[in-house]
Amino acid sequence: MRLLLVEDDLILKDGLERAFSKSGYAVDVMSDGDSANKLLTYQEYDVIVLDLGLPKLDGFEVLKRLRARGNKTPVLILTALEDTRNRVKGLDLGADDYLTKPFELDELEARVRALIRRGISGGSAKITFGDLVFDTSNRQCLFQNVPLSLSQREVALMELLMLKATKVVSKAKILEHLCSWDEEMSENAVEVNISRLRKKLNVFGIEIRTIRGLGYLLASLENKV
Amino acid sequence: MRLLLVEDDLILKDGLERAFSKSGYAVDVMSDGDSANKLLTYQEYDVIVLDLGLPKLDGFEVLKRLRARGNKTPVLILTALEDTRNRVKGLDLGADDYLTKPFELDELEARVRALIRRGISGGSAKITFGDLVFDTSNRQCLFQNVPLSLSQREVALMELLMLKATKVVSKAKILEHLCSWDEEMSENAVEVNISRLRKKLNVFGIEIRTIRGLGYLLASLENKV
DNA sequence: CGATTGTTGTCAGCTTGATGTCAGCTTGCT
DNA sequence: AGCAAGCTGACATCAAGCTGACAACAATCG
Repeated sequence: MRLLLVEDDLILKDGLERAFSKSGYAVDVMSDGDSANKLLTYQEYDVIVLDLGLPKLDGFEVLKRLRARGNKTPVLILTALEDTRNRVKGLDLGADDYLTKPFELDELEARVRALIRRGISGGSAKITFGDLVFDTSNRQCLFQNVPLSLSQREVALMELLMLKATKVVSKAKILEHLCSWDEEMSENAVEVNISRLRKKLNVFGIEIRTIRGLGYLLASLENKV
Repeated sequence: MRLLLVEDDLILKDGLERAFSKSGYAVDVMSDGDSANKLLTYQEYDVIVLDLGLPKLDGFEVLKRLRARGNKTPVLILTALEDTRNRVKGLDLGADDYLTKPFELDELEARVRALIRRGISGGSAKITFGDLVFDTSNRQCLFQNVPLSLSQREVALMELLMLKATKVVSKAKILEHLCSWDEEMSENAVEVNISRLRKKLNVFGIEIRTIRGLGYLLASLENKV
């Protein structure tokens, strides 16, 4: 699997390159938008991991040009910007998934894997859990193909729970996933959000189980643990 | 489905060829007007995607000669020229639809699909959504065959919403679709236009649903989410 | 040419929905 | 029982979105 990493931060760049190489990807690295853009006019990849804040030509522009050329290679964008605007703009321009910094390596790898699966199968990037499907490309959660009406926060929570399905997710981790650097949130806020999500999911027989002192995990009602 | 792509830009050509092949079309590619013209004298296609700026013989001429021979194959023209002049000229010469570069692959594919449907049914290029029909050749929107009286802006909005039917269309994307290079528009203007269009559509039981923070999507009232 | 009509962007004030905080309650562990 | 962890209804706040009113402009008609 051939992966292009476009990232200007030296440390992140090295770390990711090493990690992906270790996982068996053939990794090429570019550290500015212009070179990446040029490279992409003649070199094919299975997946592209693209930082948005880049020197010379920003990530948006690289993505825009790639798609204008009709290139469908799955692209995951990395962004330091938390707000929805950039996320939406990126997905509009044809990104298939995104991840907000700081993120965890595990998570990035899982999503890259999902994108590659998607590339082969032709569908969009999805995480599934029983009858639940989380479509990362439009950030929608479906139950038996019916879209659930969830708020942004609830979607973010679902995403995390499904990504780690059947594993315990701590409140601290949830806080980290929902808040960026500047925002602050109490643990109680997590409880409240869990409560709200739980209410919506119970209707469909999906349970968010509480592991006292540790966190939460996703389970379906039949599936007793 | 057999598709002829006439395009001289190397990158775009490759990208489109790959994309259409992937979608199951039998794609032939010509990169100049003269060869395309000759090929078309003996080879039949279901649909032709034709760039206007071509070496040797421009797209207008290829189209003109094709129609002069009495060939009715649906033709979608691609043009880099923003102004209406060429679009109109193309449609006058017998093109069935057009797309201005840069365009999105999704959009091109949707329109090609529409053209093919039209080719089979013998009508003109249409996008349908339930009882709604959008006729791209005269830019009219019909509900159960009754034309809706919509302003230009509303038509443009309908076109976009129907093209992406049941998918969320962001305000940013709408802005981009409604405004050309020089114009500027506020997000509120989009809201106002949505509001006006919504009012007209509600009468027919068609709903423009708001997805808070993300955008809008077209749905019919029965189709609960 | 002036009047009428229709289109469309802007604005302001309002409505709606999302989301954090809090308080008081429930649960489960020892 | 007693305590800490967790739950949840109620409320407050804020941002997103809606829409009536208006103004600027263009097209049409007498």
